[in-house]
Amino acid sequence: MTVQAKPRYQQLKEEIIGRISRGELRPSDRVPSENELVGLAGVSRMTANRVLRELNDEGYVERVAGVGTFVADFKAASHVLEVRNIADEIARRGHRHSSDVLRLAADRADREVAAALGIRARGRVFHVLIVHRENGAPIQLEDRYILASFAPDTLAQDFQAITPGAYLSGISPLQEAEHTVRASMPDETVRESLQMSAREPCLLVIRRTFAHGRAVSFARLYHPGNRFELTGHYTPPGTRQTDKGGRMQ
Amino acid sequence: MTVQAKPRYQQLKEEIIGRISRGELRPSDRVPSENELVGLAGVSRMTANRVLRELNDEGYVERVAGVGTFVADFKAASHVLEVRNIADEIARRGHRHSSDVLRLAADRADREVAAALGIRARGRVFHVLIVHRENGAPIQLEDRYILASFAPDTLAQDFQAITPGAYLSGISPLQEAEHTVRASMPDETVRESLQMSAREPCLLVIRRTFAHGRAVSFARLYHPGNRFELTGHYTPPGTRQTDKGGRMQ
DNA sequence: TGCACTAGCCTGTATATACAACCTGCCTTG
DNA sequence: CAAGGCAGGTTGTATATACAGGCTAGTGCA
Repeated sequence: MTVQAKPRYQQLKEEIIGRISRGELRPSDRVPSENELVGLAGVSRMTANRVLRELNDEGYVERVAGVGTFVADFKAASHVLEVRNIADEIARRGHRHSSDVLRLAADRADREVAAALGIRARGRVFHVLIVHRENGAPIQLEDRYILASFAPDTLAQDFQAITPGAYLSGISPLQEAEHTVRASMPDETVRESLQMSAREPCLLVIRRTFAHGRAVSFARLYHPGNRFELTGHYTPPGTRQTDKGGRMQ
Repeated sequence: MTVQAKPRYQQLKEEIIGRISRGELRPSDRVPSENELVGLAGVSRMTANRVLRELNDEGYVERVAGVGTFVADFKAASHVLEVRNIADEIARRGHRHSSDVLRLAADRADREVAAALGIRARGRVFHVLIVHRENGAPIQLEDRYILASFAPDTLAQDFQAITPGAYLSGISPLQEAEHTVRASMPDETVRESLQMSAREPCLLVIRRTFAHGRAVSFARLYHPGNRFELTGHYTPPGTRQTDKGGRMQ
């Protein structure tokens, strides 16, 4: 119940966001300037600055030096889907994750892998092939190539204890990633590994991860269409996911 | 070439992010406090505060009042996929978007739609069925239900000129959304609408959009598996997408 | 009429200062 | 020995002030 007064700058932000949300302020409309907020709300200019600066950082408004602050146009908001680490995803559902490492070996990049990793064909890579299970049922076939020079200790890892993705981000945090999602019919190998019935399609996620601007890993993640789905939530710009006040459980 | 000095707070942020990226500072390590930065970097405490506060907002560090500032652990970074408005996506590729409105009518919600929209069965909705084409080839079948009370003018819209999604976000900006992506085999109707061959799977995106905390629209978006893919980029926390310095084109 | 300049507002950054609230660890006291 | 309290460091917020730089409109001059 803590009726603790919210900080002034937060109140002002919410008031302005509220006006935008209710349509009272529409895209490209002018928002009060810092000095106007000083007069209107009785705060100092630094506080008004923080209000408008954060609204700008969070994408609600756009600021032009010398001109003013204006409501941003929410350009057909691209909504967002999160692609989680498979083990975490399963744990989050309260289920049990297990996996079989089908292959873990040094290898040479074929043309496709070399192109994806930005190296010459027949460059040194490690190849990992893992079936991930949720409560025993196969749910993902991970077919991954790792740049050998980036993670030379790959062959010594226990990929039942730590997923390749987690291992890689342990080597270098702040990785970037690129994803492609497709629906496709599995070939025979994939179908058997995932114990899929005939005529059942795959959800295929292709992922490249980058560290320090270089591609370091390329993975094809096959999922059985009837046992797997990606889900995601999109909330407007700077919605801070704090613990207090979870939305819409 | 503008050798314009970057602002001091920005330099300090980048220096700290660099240390994290290079692994010199690891998760849960202590970051210099505001007062320490005052001494080390020769800035005022307000500037040091801005540095650490923004690093916190962007997820690089966590701050605990009375204790200190610590490098955040990047919990198996959930990577991100953007689900764009189909017309924008096509335009972005420099292609031509066209569409056929197969149905636009008032309707009653069936059980599934009512549950998705949080209304009683047989509640008033509008039903829109549209085939979207890219350079003439069908690429998405949009099967959408809209809460009648939220958008009473739906039947008067020209959905060849403006997509339903854009129309809805025009009524109320700052919408939230929930997505599910699956691979599935299309039924006969879908297959014919999208001119798909037999045995070709669909990428199915199910989307609910919310305004002011209420579900206002429910859509099933069917895409032919061999002509469509979702792509996405993930960059670490607060990477501001400014125009200058596009990354890795 | 047309051009140059300037006044005035705006954002962006930076400093110095102040007070509240929080947490830890040490020290005092019972 | 244990419990309580206090000191000092840390974050969080807020103010007053200052100067640089961008943009616009209007003034005044040629």
